[in-house]
Parts: sequence; C-alpha cells; structure tokens
Amino acid sequence: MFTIGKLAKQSGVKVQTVRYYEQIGLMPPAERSAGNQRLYTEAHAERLGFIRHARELGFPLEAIRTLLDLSDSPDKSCAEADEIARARLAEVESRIARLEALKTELTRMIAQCAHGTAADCRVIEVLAATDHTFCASDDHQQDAAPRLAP
Amino acid sequence: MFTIGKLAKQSGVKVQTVRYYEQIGLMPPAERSAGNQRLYTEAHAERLGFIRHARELGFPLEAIRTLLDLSDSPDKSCAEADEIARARLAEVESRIARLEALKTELTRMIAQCAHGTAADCRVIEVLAATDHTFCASDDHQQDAAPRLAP
DNA sequence: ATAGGAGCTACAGCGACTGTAGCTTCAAGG
DNA sequence: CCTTGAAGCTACAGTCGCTGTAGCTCCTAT
Repeated sequence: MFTIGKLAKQSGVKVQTVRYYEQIGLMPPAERSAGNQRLYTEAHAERLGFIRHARELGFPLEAIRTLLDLSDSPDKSCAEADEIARARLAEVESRIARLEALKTELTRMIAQCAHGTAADCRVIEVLAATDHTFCASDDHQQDAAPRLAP
Repeated sequence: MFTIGKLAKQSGVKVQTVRYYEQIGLMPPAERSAGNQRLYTEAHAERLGFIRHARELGFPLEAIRTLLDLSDSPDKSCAEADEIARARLAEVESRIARLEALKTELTRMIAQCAHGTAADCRVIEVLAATDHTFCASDDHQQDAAPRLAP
C-alpha cells in the first residue's frame, strides 16, 4: 500500500492528475488511511500505467474508459478495442496529412521572406490573401482550430 | 456596411467567434447601428480573413495578434513575423515526427489483433504494458496530452 | 515539540471556441 | 399597420485534459 505521491512518481502522472482521474471515474476511489489519505496497490499502478500509455498514444479519456472496461471483462470481444484503435489511427493519419500541407505552405512562406519591412513581408502577404492565392493546397485546415468549418 | 451575419458567412467564421475576437481585442470594436447591431466594412472582412487564414495554419491567437500588429505598421521589420512563422514550422515538424511514431505503433497494435476476446487482445495488451515492451520507440509522447511530462 | 513536506478539498484558469437562455431588433408578407 | 420569424444582442456555462492555487490537515524526522 502506498500513497498518491509514490503512485504518481512511479507512473509519471502528476498527483493532481491522479485525483482528477478518480474524480471522473477513470480510476476507482482509493481506500483511505486513518488520516484520510489515499492508499494504492499494484493493481492501481497498473491501471494508471494503462491510462498513461493510452494517453501518450493520444486516445481521448472517453476511449480509454471503454478500453479499460474491455480490459476488465476479458471475455468480451475485442472488436470494440480494435475499432477504437483504428479510429485513432485514421485520426493520426489525417492529422499527418494536414500537417504536411501546413509544412509545405509555411516553408514556402518563409523561403520567400525577403527580411525587409512588414509592408513587403511575404509571410504577412500570404496570410492576408483571403482567396488563398498563394497556397499550395486548400488542405491546410483544422489544425490548431479543429472546429473552423464544422 | 454589413451585419455580423454577412461578415461571418463571407469569411467562414462563426458569428459567435467574431464576437469572441472582438471581446479579446483581436478585432476592433465594430460600429453600431441605431438598434445596437454591429456594422462592418471591407477592412474588417480583410482583417478577419487574415485571422482565419492564420488560424488554419495553426498559429495561436497571441501570435496572430503580433502578426496583425506588424501588418498594421508596414514600416517595422518583418523579422518578428519570420520568427513566428519559423517557430510554427518547427512545431509542425515536431508534431509530424511524433505522429509518425504513433502511427507506427498503432499500426502494429492493430495488425497483431487476432479479433478474439479482450483477454487475448493485442491492443489492450500493448496498452497494459507499463514498460513499453511492445513499443517501437519511446517517442510516442505528448500528442493529445501535451503536458504529460512538463 | 516542532518544522516542513506531503496530503486533503474546492475551485479558478488555460486556449479557442461553442452552445444556451432570454431578451431586442429587423425585414418581409398579409 | 401588424405579425411572424430570422437574426442580432448580452451574459454566462460548458468543452477537453489537465494545472495551479488557497487554505487547510496530516505524517515523519529531528
């Protein structure tokens, strides 16, 4: 049995985050010591490790919830897990494609910058072109702004 | 002079978002009609177009604020704009690299899934491995969870 | 006995919006 | 002229996944 601090250190997740996971029901409520401190076992550490790893792979917490449910009931079909992973893969692939388009455009913008005044700045000029005249493709949408065109 | 609805439609930004940009000072306060409705000119439309385009390229609003300031004072050096664009490019490149690593790992996970029960599911097994035994690389960090290791 | 580190709860804040409630105003049709 | 419905207004809550803070209590070492 160890405290939340040890658990956090062991798993590389912050103390606050562990409490947050408990609050949203991703981690089960921990047992408490006489002085009301949370006490954890290896089982908790494993579950938290699972969550952390899934987060590193970019799965949203709701997906992780489902994956944990599946992992808790080993007799269920893993089709759902497969589907979640495939959806995440598709997402990653589409993000890569969009980012490649961004990279192309940013590279062009920067290459053409003559390092003069803002009036002649290619970077600013490209951004100001409402018609995307200077863009290599129209695909540079929805990166940091995922809901621009819903 | 046109209303916020036309401006929003014309520029592909939502009405709420336009008001939000005004609220945070990215768009100047609009003139108002007798009945207190916002009235916009072409100049506003251009500025909003600039913002939208920059958002599509993933620039954060603070960076856009700086870029707009530069664009408003054409005599300044464009070095700052160049720097912002370069920083964004670096960010995009590092995200691509990380996403490629994720893609590799997700692909492997999915390929090994035998479509049986959760007990034998490769997807779940990989996630449960706290030591990253099954990972092709340790680089699959900080995608959807950018602050896991701050 | 005391110091200080670790734990506790509760809540605010991040970025960039989005959605809702509950109003007022405007434009078109009857 | 009146009504209706769309579009506008403000103000605020919610999204996601945490992170940070305030103001406590508790545990451990000296």
